[in-house]
Amino acid sequence: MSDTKIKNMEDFAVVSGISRPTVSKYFNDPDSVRKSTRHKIEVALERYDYRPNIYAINQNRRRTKNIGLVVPNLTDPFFAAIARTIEGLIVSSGFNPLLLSSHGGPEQEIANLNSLRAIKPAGVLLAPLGRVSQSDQVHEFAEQIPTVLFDANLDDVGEAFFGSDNMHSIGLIVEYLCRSGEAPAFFEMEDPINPNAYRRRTAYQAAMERLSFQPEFIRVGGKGWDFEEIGYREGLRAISEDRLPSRTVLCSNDRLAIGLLAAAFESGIQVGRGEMDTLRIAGHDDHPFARYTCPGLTTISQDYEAIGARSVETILKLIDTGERSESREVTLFEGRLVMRGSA
Amino acid sequence: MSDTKIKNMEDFAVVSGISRPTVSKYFNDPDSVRKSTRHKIEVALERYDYRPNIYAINQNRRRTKNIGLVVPNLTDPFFAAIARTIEGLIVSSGFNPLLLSSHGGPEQEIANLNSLRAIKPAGVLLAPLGRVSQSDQVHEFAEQIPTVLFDANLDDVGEAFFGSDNMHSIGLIVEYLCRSGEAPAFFEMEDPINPNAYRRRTAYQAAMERLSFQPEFIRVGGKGWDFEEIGYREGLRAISEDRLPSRTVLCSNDRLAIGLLAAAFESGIQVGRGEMDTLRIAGHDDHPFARYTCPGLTTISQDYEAIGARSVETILKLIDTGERSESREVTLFEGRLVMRGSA
DNA sequence: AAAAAAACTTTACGCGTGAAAAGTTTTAAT
DNA sequence: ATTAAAACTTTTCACGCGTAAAGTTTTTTT
Repeated sequence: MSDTKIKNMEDFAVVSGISRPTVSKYFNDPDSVRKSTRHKIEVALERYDYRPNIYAINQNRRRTKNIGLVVPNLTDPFFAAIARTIEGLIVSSGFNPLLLSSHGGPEQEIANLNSLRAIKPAGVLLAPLGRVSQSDQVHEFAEQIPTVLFDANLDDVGEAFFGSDNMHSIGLIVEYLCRSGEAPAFFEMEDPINPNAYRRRTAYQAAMERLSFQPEFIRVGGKGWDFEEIGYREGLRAISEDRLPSRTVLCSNDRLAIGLLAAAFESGIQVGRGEMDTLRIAGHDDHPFARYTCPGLTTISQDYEAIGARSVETILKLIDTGERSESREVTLFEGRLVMRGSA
Repeated sequence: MSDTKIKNMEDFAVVSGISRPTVSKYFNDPDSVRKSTRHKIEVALERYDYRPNIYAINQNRRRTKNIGLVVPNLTDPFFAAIARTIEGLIVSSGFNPLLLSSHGGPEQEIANLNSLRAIKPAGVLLAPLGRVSQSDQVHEFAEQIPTVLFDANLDDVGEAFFGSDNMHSIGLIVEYLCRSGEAPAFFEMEDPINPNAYRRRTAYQAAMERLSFQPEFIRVGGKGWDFEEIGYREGLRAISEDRLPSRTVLCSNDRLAIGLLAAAFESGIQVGRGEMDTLRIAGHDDHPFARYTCPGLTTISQDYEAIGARSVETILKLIDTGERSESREVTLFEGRLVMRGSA
């Protein structure tokens, strides 16, 4: 590493013996210059520590190389895992991911979109909060910047949506539970935040009716995103008040199920599908911790690799063509039944 | 909102009836202009949708308003929670947090630091991977950009370090376990990645000797960051091979303990401190999920609010004064014993 | 070897802001 | 009312790059 200070691209062009515009071309696409030129630049790069100034680049570029990635809550390992997958895909496409978490709050969600606006991203992948999202503002954002939704849908917002086929997956697990024992009751929040929760409610009802069972709901109170706590607290109460209509319970999501499992354990109820067990509990999502509950949680694994891949693919296409999609694509991926000890 | 298109600060200055440099001053510090001027600008801001171009701003500013925040692994809810706390503190200080996860990989850690370098942050808060960190490169980074370490220390890297007092907290829980039953064996990875793991090992040994007990180690193999999996797999093995030297086990961290709990459950071992229970398991960190294990995990809660607050405070002071600290400050915060059902 | 195409160089301008200097107006202090 | 200080305006330059046009060299094709 030489001592000569390289302040800018001009300086660097001098020491590499190439004109600055050509150096600029190289940094935008190394394959766009002659092999011998590329070599000269790369030799210089090893001797001198130079990298183009991001701010100067983006000020002049028509489109930046940034892609925003907004998830509702990074504290939830499920979203942390999805985010990580998507980040990887964005990087390997030569773009720069910017990860933001809405921390469960609609104001933060809008604040995140505003931060992104300032960064002028090429596109945005957004998993919205859902029902509490300030839909009109999100919609306005998506009008300005190419946006693809995933995980939770908002009507008519963004160019496309990719998520899970709740109708299919809930059908799958309801059928399994009925087949392998008793028909499940549905454990859910009275007033769910997530649109998926509503779809799952409907899907449960449909599946039960298809199988000629009477749908039974255990609807519990509680606000916010602390689902484990709600599942635990309300689970304890439901158990002590003997409000479980069935000895098989399907939870609207794994985090509720994790709380309910803890409540059952504390109440001395043995969970599982064995002879000695008195309660079966199932969830939905295949949360990263679902395999370490006691017993392991029977659940539905969402195909978030596919959801992530298609989301990234779609936003890249939008960025590449520069067009908006003529029709809003909605694709739902099927989940997979994961059988563990709990049901 | 008027239709006049405001392209830049010049345009905006015109419609607000103020000169551009004064407008610039306003955006850098609204209190630095006369009240009447501020009012004029704010009236214009409501009529016209203008916000300064971030790239143009940062190109000219000596120091940007960005603070980098790098954590080893966002998939770990523990770090997700710390990150969220710190993010909030940064925002309320008028800075812009940039959250990056190293995903458990030293290459990614360096890549993150390089991305940050390009962004020219005012300062960086770094929770390094630890033993696998490419220490010299991290050191070089910290020489260039004000950096404060937290959670895991690297010798002589950065201006300060804030973390947990493992000696104290392990002493606390070892004493509790001894007092309330049997002396614990220490369940840990043979080859831990995290420097805290080494400190906890030493702390355990010291505490046991102080209390005149013979330290007993259960050292298990396994690579990587999938601690629950390692705790589960190796726990199953240790149990089946009857390699538990004591009926009280202190795990090096909660994630190992969560895995071990699952292994115990699957092996039909009843965990807890009751008469009927045959194994006590304790952890360290107070992982967000520790209260929902079955039974709830007895553990040490790290004071990460204090760690976060002091880290932010320190980096802000460094940024503000523009100086480097004369001596590297190392402050360890004491944890708190959290008693739950498992031990 | 000649012609055509590709790659490169030179020159010049633009992007939207920060910042400094010098002059002017407003506000606060005496 | 006078004076000083603070706040503002105007002017000018700087930042580090993208981009376009026109001319030159190198490589490829015929």
